[in-house]
Amino acid sequence: MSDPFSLPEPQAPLPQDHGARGTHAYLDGLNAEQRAAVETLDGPVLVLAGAGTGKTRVLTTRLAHLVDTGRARPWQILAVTFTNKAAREMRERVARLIGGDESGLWFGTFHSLAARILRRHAELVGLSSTFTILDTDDQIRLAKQVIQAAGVDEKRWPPKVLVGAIQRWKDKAYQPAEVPGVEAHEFARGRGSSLYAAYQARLKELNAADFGDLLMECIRLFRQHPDILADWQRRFRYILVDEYQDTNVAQYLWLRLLAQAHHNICCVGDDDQSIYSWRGAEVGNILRFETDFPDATVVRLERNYRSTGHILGAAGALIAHNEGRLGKTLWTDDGEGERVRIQGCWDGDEEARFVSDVIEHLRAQGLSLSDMAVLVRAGHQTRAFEDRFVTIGLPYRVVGGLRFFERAEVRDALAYLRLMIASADDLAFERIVNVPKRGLGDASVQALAVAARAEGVPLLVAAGEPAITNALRPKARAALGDLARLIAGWREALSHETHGEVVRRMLDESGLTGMWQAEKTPEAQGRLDNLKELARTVEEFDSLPAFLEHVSLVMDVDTRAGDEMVSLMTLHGAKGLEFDTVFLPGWEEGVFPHERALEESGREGLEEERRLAYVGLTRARRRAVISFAANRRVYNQWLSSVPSRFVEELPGPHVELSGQTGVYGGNRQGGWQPAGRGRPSDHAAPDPYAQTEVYDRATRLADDLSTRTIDGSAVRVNDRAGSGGTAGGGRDFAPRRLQPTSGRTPGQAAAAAKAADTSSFKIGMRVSHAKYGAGFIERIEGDKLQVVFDGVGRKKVIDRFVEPV
DNA sequence: GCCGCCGTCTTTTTT
DNA sequence: AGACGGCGGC
Repeated sequence: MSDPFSLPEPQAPLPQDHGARGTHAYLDGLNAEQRAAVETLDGPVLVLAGAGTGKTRVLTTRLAHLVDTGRARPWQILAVTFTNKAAREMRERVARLIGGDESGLWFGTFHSLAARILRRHAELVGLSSTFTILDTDDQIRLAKQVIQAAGVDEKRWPPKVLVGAIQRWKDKAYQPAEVPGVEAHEFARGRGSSLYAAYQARLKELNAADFGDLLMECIRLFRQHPDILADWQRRFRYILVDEYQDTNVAQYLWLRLLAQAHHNICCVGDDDQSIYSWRGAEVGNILRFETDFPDATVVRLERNYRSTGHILGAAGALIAHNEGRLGKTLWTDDGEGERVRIQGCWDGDEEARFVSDVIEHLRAQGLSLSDMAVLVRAGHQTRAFEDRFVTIGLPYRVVGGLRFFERAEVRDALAYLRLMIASADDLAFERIVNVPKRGLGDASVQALAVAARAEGVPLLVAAGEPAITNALRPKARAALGDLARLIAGWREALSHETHGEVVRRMLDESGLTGMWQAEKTPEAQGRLDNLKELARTVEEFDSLPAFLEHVSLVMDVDTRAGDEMVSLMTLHGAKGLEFDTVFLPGWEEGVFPHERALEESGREGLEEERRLAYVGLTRARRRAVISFAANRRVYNQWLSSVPSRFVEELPGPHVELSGQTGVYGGNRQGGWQPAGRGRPSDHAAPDPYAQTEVYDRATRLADDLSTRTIDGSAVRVNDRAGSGGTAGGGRDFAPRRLQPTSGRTPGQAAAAAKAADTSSFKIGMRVSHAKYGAGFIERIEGDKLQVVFDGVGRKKVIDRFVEPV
């Protein structure tokens, strides 16, 4: 079917209800509430979908139902999600339900859908349809120029901060003139809005849009051109929105404009899972839905199909501490399951050891590593676990973090590609003008910019015109000329070579490949691999522009799950996922809830942290293990810490302190008392080494470990300070010693013994590791090797996990 | 123009 | 501790 955009007369005949021919088999198995959410097709619907209540199923079934009953053709439905991943998954599920007719669906993220609309009317907002979408680096570069041009001190008012402010304003759909005085004052003493205006003007000159623009400019377009808005309103008869609690003001306005005429909007969300206020999300959007649409149908999904009773009980009690909720109580028909386990540890290392011990124990019972996840508050917390997992050879993967298209080498290559497509992309030019080094420093580039501006041409064009660069030094002129000729050559080649070939040639002829080959750092090989991977990826697209659009809007690369690995990620990154077993380490005041969240947003901040805890717990299907450490090294120094208040908010009947004998590391407690018994008193000086003897002894004493529960009468007292670590009956805790000399697990001891026998490793020897590939041994300490792996860098591994090559 | 040293700032992150 | 950015010397 050709693009039906201009097609639909509002009352165009629609196929009659296909459902009549069948029984809507896809409705079978839905519970009453789910069914209501699916079958209430007309008018505004708010689905309050608690975690694990079948939200995705409702959304996809509803979509299928709309099509199947003939209410709308696929292209008359707009379905919005937050992430590309969610969009992809849902599209696939819908495809299965309606049998391949889904291709016309407008299914995507707010940004990709807005970009699609905006490209059709770009001229009306001062852009051409080929506008580029800037990445963060570009934004900062641009902000810097604007700040400099305005004579503002960039020390006091860093470009990054301006970008942040502009982003916040765009999240609220403020045009430069609309920024409230107070907020404009936040940056450079009231120059905020004029800098914002200058930034916008520059974007238009560059024919570029940043992420915020995609929505904001779309809104501006709709407001200034009611006829165009009306076309789109007529076109999208039904609108579905996922994760509504995460929408910001701009997204809210965008939706409202589109839904205004027919009110056929169905929003699905969970106010208890709103965890993105720091990037502009307004929980108010969901709380206000019924006011916005007085005739709205509200459906609550509270029956949980994911987790056990104990997990839901613990999570529900926790979130009940928040105020201003719409209020939901999750329940399940399934059993109570295991209690949520809570483990206190002496320090971060011990916590990592504890988690890995439990993982190995579960694995030994036949559970799959891919059903386990460690969810942390902040990205850097994954490190302790990575170190530990590497040491014991446990396969893991870190989800999130720097993504492929954000790596410097990839962005450099992309900048070259952008220049091949659009000479006017000055930001791309500035990025690569001296990458690799061509002797073109700041001075030359500034001079070029002056000349280019005088001529009114883009930098790349100026670089290629000797007449324009005549004020520059001959060396710089030559270098600029060469660069311009190279790019022109590749652009020309696009007409008779495949774009894959051109990209490969570009990587060589630009010197990018050579630059990384010449570098001898351990990471260089990895960067070269990334460039190869980039070239390969390009070939999957029809054209270079299509590829670049994809890169801008769909930054994620398929991370194939399913491998036998533990997942390591932030709580934010875990939203929407689920695992049999979830580890939630770092439940300490200051870490979680995070100190900054409390400082910056007070009570609101605390509640959002609590929602984050709720999200974490509700990721677990069968088993949740919370842990905290009494001592943690923060930046440079050791700090003793207090268990998170969230620990105390978990109700006794649903939790369990420590686990069974042995494998769970026992009852070692580093400063903790049961819920409701108040905070522990001050800790001893947190110098783990000073305490080693005490812990050795405590470890021995703790051999006999028992299970205790908070709701029982057991009172756990920690007071290493008071009685040398054996108070409370001599077996209540035993922070394990820190250096693994005598405290090795049997496995480690065996490995060490084996290493002693076969210690055939030598410094400089080449070895290979299952996860890291090949590398050179740099140092040997007992059974630990320090290896520089190609493309991965320096890692410590246990020798039995590598093999000589 | 380049390179190395030193001071600063370290939540979360999608698009 | 570690990464990044700015400044100053070559």
